[in-house]
Amino acid sequence: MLNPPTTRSFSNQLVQWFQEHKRDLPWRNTTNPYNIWLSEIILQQTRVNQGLSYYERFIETFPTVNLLAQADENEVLKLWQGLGYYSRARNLHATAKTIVCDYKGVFPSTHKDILALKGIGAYTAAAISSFAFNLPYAVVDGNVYRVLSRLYGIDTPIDSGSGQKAFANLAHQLLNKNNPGLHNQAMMEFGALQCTVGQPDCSLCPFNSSCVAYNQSLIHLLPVKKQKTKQRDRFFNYLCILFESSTYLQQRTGKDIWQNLYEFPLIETTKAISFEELIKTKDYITLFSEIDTIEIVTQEFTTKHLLSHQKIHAVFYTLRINSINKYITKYVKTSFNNLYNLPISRLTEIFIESVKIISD
DNA sequence: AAGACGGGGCT
DNA sequence: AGCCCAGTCTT
Repeated sequence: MLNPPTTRSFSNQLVQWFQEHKRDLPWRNTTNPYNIWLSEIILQQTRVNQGLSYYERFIETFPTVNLLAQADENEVLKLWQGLGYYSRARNLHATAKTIVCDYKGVFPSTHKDILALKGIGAYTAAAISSFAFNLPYAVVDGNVYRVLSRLYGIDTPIDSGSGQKAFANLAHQLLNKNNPGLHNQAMMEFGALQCTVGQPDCSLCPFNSSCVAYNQSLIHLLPVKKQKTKQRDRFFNYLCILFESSTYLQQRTGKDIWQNLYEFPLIETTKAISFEELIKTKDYITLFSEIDTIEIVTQEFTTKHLLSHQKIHAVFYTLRINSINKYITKYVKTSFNNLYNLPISRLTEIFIESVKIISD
């Protein structure tokens, strides 16, 4: 395998590459664990360019963990709106409260305590430990899998238990224990900028002479991943109900997508149906019982919304009613203006944007 | 070990 | 259409 001189020289070269090529990112100019934690949660499964403005807004709105802990969850989710994987925002808020209550507002400084926090797994615990406290824990994220699998020609699937163990061991072996934070950042930046997923320019790579994948033309075959994600079709029929100057919303609960976000009353069906079929469904009949007049205000709005595991076929009907009943009043009554203060999914946001265009 | 969980960018 | 992204949690 590897001998120590090789590993140290690798880290030195890597860090040198980093100093020459690194991007100037706001969370790199601090060792404040709160800022680093926030950036790491935002960047989970998220590209730097997509997360950057969210980081700026969160730090501006909640400069300290105390302020974040005091916030209403709706406010946190609203700020997170559009970023996806909303459990990150819910866990972020819950962990802020934990830090205030259990740690008196001081971010825990041991790897064990950090790892125990909600929303923090092996990767994020290593990142915070090394970046904020310079503890010797090697990060293993998508970048690291890619860099190491190519450099050493490892074809063990990265989404298998044995693969994760092997890459974690290798990453730890390579880690420069004297400066783990710098080493870890260099590793990830190298994966993000040089050893890229697509067409990396290996002629510029400082490690091309010793890279197994490059020398055996395996770059595009590594890393290996076993499972493929398959999509499921879902059919959402939304009812945007207008009564006087209000509309009605519900907060999603239960173990499904968009937990705790708001949306219009929803009738989910097992296949695509027309409006004529929708008004015959039990849910629709119940919802509008004892309502005299139901007027279709706009043409229906139809769109497909893609998530990693679901393809949502969505139809929005905008309806004006002339009276109210006990079923509709169970929903959250809101003005269209206040709607902008509630956290909503990207799908609902797209519909609202289309309404704005129509009414303009 | 396998699924679920978002949204956007790139090929 | 398929894959990936500074992953984590649940089953």
